[in-house]
Amino acid sequence: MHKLTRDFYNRNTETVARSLLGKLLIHCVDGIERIGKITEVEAYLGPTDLAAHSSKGNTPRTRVMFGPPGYAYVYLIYGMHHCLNVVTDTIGSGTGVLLRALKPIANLDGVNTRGPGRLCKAMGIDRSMYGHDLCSDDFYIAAADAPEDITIAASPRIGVDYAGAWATKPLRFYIYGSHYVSRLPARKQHAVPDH
DNA sequence: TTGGCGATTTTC
DNA sequence: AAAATCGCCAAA
Repeated sequence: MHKLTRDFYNRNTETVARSLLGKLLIHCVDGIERIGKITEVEAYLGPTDLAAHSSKGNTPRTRVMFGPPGYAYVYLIYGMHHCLNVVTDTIGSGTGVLLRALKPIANLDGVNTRGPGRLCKAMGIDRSMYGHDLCSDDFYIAAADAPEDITIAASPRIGVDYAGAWATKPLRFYIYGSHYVSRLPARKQHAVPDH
């Protein structure tokens, strides 16, 4: 297992989003190491992306999105669920990748890890992790020792219908054919090549 | 100070 | 189909 370094996150957001698929999210809580393989993500492209929280500007809530890459942007949604994002690209870009689903690998037996809210609940992530460094020792992402060959599929992002033209852009990426995806597309599941 | 509103999940 | 539930933010 090889921990991802800051350089990994300091790249184009879509590239990071695709690259995150198949990687391992690891969180040590009370000495227990929970591990899940990332199977579904969404890219949020900064202030011009009307679906991104950073389109509301640099506020106390979105502050970390405008900081350096490789940090956790965690927020509370609908008053009850937490969502985890990874900050990407250069400082000030306001970009990030939402982690939406995992395949349980370790200490997640019988836990539902599909959906951004369930993912956080399963991994023990809440607002106390806001701004946490993902290049740290207790909370990080790593490449698997023997990564599987995967095919990446794309679709519009979930729950952003209000975002006008941005709502339909194919910025949701997931492992084609994986059972561990929060929602399967209604009709066509279109595979796209990774770049 | 107030009111509307979610990058969701669960339940009816 | 609709509730649950609360921090954030713009407007007053």
